[in-house]
Amino acid sequence: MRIASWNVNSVRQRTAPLLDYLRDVAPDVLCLQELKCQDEAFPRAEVEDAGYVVETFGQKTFNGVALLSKTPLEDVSRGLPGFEDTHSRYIEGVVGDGAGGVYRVASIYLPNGNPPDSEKYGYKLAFMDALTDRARALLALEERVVLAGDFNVIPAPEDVYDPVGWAGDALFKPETRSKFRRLLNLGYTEALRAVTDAPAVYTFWDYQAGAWQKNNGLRIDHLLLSPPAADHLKSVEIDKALRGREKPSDHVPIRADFI
DNA sequence: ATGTCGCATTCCATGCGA
Repeated sequence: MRIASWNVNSVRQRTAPLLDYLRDVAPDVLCLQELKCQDEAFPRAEVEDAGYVVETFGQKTFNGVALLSKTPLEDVSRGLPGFEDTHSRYIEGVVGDGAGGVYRVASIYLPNGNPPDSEKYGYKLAFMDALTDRARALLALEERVVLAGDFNVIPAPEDVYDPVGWAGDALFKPETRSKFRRLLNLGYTEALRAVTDAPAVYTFWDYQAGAWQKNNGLRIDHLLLSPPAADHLKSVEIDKALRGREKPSDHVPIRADFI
């Protein structure tokens, strides 16, 4: 079972790379973030022709998340329960792995939160609280849960090229990291950190200032696994090469294989 | 290098979000 997550930074601008990814990597489930379009504008026919079912939660201009799956998605829900939100940032569904295993997968686009002295930061923290509540409720189901997405959280200094320079940023502030740890401490495993301690493993490089060429990256896209999911984890990969192709997203996919 | 994208509108220039 292969589950991947990718912030595509406009699905309409990234349709060709998306179809290439579905063909070449063939994830069973792909979580998308930053669709930047309404549901009607999603390239549904192309993705369905590639062999996937599609559940979108789009929004004009900004945000927007989706679940793509080779097998039917069930129990699909949009938005975080109990959290009044005008943004499309959370979609959840359930899929089988064809061998008796069942995975509950969420595609999450957590708010950026900058600048940290604005109301945007408060919104980020409130979203993290609501996500933590949802994550706690999901643990009680004792299912294989995968919380996947662009968390806009740099978990630790080794996950950013310049931790001193980023100390006050909404992605790295102590309050942000503390809330992220609180989420993990419910009992979730960060998939990448379950397989490697390597520093400077990044999933995002800004378009500006030659960040990619200088490897000035951040690790902000994550897969969080409930204990039943972690028990089945086999491997984790970051598809870094996509950042070097033509017209790339500023994020690359992260994916995990489960036994 | 105030360095790039993608979106939208006041639409070929600018503001916003990231």
